[in-house]
Amino acid sequence: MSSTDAAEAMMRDGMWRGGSASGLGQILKSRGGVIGVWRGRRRRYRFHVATLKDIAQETGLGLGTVSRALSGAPKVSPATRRKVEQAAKRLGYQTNALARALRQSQSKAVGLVIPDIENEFYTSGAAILQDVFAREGYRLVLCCSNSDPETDAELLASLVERRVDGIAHTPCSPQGAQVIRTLSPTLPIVEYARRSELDSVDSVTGDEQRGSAEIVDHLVGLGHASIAMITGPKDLSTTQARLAGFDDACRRQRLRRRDCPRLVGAYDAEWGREATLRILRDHPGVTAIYASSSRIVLGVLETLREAGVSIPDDMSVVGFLNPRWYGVASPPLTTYELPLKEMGDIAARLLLQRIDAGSDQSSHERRSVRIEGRLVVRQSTSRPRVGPVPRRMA
Amino acid sequence: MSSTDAAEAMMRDGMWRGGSASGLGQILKSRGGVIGVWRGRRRRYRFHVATLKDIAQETGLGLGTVSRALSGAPKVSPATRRKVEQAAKRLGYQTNALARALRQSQSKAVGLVIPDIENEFYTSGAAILQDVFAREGYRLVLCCSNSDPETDAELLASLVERRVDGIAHTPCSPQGAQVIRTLSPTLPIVEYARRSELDSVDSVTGDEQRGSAEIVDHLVGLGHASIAMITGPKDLSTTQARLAGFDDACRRQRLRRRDCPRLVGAYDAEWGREATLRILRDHPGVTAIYASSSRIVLGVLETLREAGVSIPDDMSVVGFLNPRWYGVASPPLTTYELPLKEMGDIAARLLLQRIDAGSDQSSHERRSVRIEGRLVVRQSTSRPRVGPVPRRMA
DNA sequence: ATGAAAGCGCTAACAT
DNA sequence: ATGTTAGCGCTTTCAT
Repeated sequence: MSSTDAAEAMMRDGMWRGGSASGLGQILKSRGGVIGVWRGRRRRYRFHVATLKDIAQETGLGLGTVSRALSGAPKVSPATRRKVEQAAKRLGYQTNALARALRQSQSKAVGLVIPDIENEFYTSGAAILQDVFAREGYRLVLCCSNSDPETDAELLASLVERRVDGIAHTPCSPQGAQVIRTLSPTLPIVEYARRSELDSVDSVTGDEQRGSAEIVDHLVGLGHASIAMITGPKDLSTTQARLAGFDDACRRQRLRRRDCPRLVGAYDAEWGREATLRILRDHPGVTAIYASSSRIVLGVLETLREAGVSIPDDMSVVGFLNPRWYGVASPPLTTYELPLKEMGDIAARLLLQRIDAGSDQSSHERRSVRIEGRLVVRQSTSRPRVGPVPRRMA
Repeated sequence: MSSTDAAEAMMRDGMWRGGSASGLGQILKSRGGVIGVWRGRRRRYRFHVATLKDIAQETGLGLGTVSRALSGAPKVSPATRRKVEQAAKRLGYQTNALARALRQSQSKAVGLVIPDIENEFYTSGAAILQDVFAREGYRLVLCCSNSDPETDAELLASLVERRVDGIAHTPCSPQGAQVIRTLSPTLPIVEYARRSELDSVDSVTGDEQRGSAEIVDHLVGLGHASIAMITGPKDLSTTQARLAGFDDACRRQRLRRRDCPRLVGAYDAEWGREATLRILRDHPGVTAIYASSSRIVLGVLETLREAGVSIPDDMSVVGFLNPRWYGVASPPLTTYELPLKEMGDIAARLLLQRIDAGSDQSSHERRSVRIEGRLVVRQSTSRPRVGPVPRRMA
């Protein structure tokens, strides 16, 4: 049975099969008749959605008056306003946000593109962004690029096509939102967590360089002299900052370069596993692992457990960020925590300011906010064991 | 400096201060002149965004032809098509999805409303939904209700206003999407993870009743006779299913009702903490805790740790779902795992089918899919300790 | 194969 | 205070 046939059958029978009887009855009554109508020549059956025109006819008022009454404009008599509101409710009127956005050239929507929807780094920020924007009357369109630059570009483009009023973006390549900057040089953009090469966008990042350094200092303070760092793609700003902090601190602490291997790969658990295996195999002298992402740390912990390496006795482990489960991990993890909520909040405000400023982008330069975190010391780090480390490979 | 002033300054100077010089230059060249224009009387400065009309003028073709060429319609000569495509690229044309949606009465967007953006139960599903829909040309608008029915209703309404083609919903009250069903009786809706009272929507849920039962059976098999269950709001379908499964299994296993307290509260870590304290205080005989949410389980683990109760020696703990960190928790957690990816995939397909079916909703009845999970046994459960349990309250 | 024109639902002049 | 009208940018007849 095709769509058209079904619709025709419905019209004939004058009833709706399998629908929600109560809701339907209500609307039927409100319109005082059959609500199914044929729309033009498309022969496409649709329930009639009430429009301003319907309200205008129903109340005998003009289109403009109805529009003003509903949008709370000043010059409407109280009586008229009430009449319009009642009619609107009776007809089940819902603003068509598409038409409004088209007309007003602003959609009251902002886009958010993040690389990983299952990572608290981004979801924490997303949660706050949504809160802030909701309060200002904006809707958040959340998209996930899965760390794929191509998907990232597509998502950004589709947001531009949907005419969002601004974009919060966690770039997954150094180019960032370059693709859309060409098309839309003034669209407000703020980068959250990571920065791209784009110089026409604001950004909010953690002080990851300092975080890395604090981690190294902490470990050296405990007596470690051979620390391995596992991190993600080299071209990301976060990775670079973390590596820089690590290198600086190692140099400052006079650790030998080859005692402190850096394993550059991806921000996921699989790379954490792989890198840990390599450390155990190729760098037997390493006594501490700094896993610079909560996803990497999962792989590290799993692999050390499988290899029978005990933490922190045989190997100290430090994570990054501070998802709540770190506190109940085996053992609870030492880490560098960033105030994600605050970062999200700032990002939202920066973006809102740009949006409110309209096209007056020239009045302020790029703003880059860097937020400090703090070292959280738990049980996954301790003095290195003296003497040979017993290891049993899986 | 107001927006208008800045715009005027820009017009005078003929330059853009602080913008991306390269991108701008490109567009400037492509338009053969200044791209900033005054739009009507609004006195609102905007960069001109290329429209079909611009392409029509540029190519000397008609509006309709340009539209057809760009949308890959059949009756366009290859030469024309090429000409149009080149002009489009030159002008940096981007479809206005708002206008298209308004005209076509379909937005190629679907909404997703979940109660908690930091819970893998929903983000896993969201990730899959996005993938499936992206493949079909739909954009996902993700919203988070923070488990607040009022916010939930607002978000749903705003999605209707934005004229999404369908909605995937995890209700946070028994009413579910009732609010919008009244206004829009045929809008395709699928419920993910939880079900509401609405009988006009499809749903995909886990077999939570069975999960609860398997957990109880597992614990009884180990020798436990006093099991506490901590769960969320009573009126949610998931809670009810989990409670029913728990009760059934307890009865079947001939456990005494009062040995198996059920603590009904919220699906968050704070309730997990509070409930655990109550169990330790009010139910000293309990030897196993079933925490029916991964957020609750965090509070349970934290509190037991603080109270010096060792797992599983003093207390067995069972979680729900299977986030990856369960495997590296202290100790690794026994749990009932659901195939979230599969559930999300099915939800997406159900919704797509409804959308494709158009208004032909009468042809199929409500479809409720329930997916089985599996018990994953790890180290957090063991035989109960015989004799008195040593406990030290924090 | 292409052009002209109507109109999706709304807002914002402008006229009354 | 209210009515009328002209579009926002697009698709889709209908005519050529």
